[in-house]
Amino acid sequence: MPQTELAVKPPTPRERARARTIEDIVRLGREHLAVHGAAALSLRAVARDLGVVSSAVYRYVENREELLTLLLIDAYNELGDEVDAAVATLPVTDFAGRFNALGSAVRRWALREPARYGLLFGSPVPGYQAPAERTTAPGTRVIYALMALLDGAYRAGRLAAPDDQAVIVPVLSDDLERIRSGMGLAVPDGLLARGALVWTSLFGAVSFEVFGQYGAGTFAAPDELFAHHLAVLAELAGLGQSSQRAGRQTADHPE
Amino acid sequence: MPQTELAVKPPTPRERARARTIEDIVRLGREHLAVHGAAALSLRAVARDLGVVSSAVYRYVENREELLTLLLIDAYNELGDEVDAAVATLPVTDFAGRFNALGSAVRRWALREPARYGLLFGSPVPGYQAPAERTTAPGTRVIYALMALLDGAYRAGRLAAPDDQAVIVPVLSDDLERIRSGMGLAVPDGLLARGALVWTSLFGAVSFEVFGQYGAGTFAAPDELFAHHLAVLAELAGLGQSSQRAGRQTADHPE
DNA sequence: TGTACATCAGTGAACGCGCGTTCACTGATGTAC
DNA sequence: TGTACATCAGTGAACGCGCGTTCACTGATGTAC
Repeated sequence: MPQTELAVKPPTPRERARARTIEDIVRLGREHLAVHGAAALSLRAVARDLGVVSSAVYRYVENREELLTLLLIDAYNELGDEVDAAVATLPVTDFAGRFNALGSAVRRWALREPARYGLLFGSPVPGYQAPAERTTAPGTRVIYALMALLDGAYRAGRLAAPDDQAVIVPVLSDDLERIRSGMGLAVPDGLLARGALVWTSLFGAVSFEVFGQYGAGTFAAPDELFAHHLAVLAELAGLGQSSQRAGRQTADHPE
Repeated sequence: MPQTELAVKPPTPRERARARTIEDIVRLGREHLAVHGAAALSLRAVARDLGVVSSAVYRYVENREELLTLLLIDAYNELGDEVDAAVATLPVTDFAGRFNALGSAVRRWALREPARYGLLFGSPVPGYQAPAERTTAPGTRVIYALMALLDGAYRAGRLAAPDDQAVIVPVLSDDLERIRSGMGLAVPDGLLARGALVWTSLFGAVSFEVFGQYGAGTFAAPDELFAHHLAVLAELAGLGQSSQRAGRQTADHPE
């Protein structure tokens, strides 16, 4: 009984202050991350920025690991929110448009937040293991969004399964079946496997750009390069321009 | 005159000892990197492993930055050597086979040397900027090998240029032209741009696997997943099985 | 409404650690005459 | 072949720094009667 009362009660001033302080810690951790990288993230530095003695932070965060976990979840959710928002600006049936929006949103966020992107998709932080039970849900939002998109297109009859049987051996098919039922999808093996490739390829292209793998000055027009890559990846997943886009219809030149 | 004599003379015992010590330092740095990650690489730790007082290392290496640079070059070259060796096991005209060997060699090295792979292709080490004049040559070996392969196939008339004109806008075309002439290639824009995508996609797939982005247990058969990805990427670059492989000829099902 | 007690935020000192880098030095190894 | 000098590898102490984490503590804020 008092339990339900407590659950209904609005937060006390103390509780609100506490929540705000935790928010501040995460925000300051974010900034620190952006400047010095994940490996150099330090509770003492956050405490300094917060204007408080170092030991005080331990009232809010168990240890350095937990702050990293909070920042990981925070970043995954911000990325997920922006991707979802970008996708939602287009009609449900504009699958190619939505795919383009998804990829562009990932890249835009990554370029704006390179250090946080690096925390999520770069080399693992040495000595830190993310707790799966807290990070899996936020960490899978992008691949869920991508697969939902492909699945929707497939169910709408807008995607033809590619002829990849030759390279989908039984053990791989088992993996794909497990994923398909786990995610509640309908797409056949070929499309699912290609979806995974499109996913990793998208992040591969973004990582190379964010991490500076293209030499300085190699690409003066990175936006246009990425647009090309996205278009080719859409085609790879079966979301070709010709079948999806309202605009100019380019003739096929088979061979 | 004495200069040429010096250049011809075999190394003195002191010079040999010095060279060996530097090799030892790089080797120990490599091991330290593998265990603790690039951000935690420490000259003091290397000195300890070397059995020498910390300041002694400064006789061989200017500072921590330079050791990182040595390790970067060392890793790029080991990767490049293994890729070249793997490619060279197959006949020059087996383009699809060579592509497969290249991709598999990258993945094999990355899985065997995850920390060094992370140094090359993961998040940048905070506060460290690689000196382009020393790292560019070793750092571009894989993309050179890949492009040489595609270029060879194209020159042999085994690759058809894709119909990507719609997404290759003039500024992108300018970039591609600069790259083409810089690398001495003949491949047209469409193939070159796709080659870049294949390159980033290959590393995207490898990075996700090495960095643990696939959740634990998602793929029980990662080898087969990667084989599928490589096959699809080969097709993307125009090196489709049907036109390249001696084996089974799968019929195309357009739409 | 007022008092006694519990809870909580934040302090300050401390522990023990590792780091990069400099510097004057001791010996051993090489070189020139 | 032998001696005087230069070069180099390695030492040990030191500087100044930052880190994570613990612990006993002081006050302020809340809660129960």
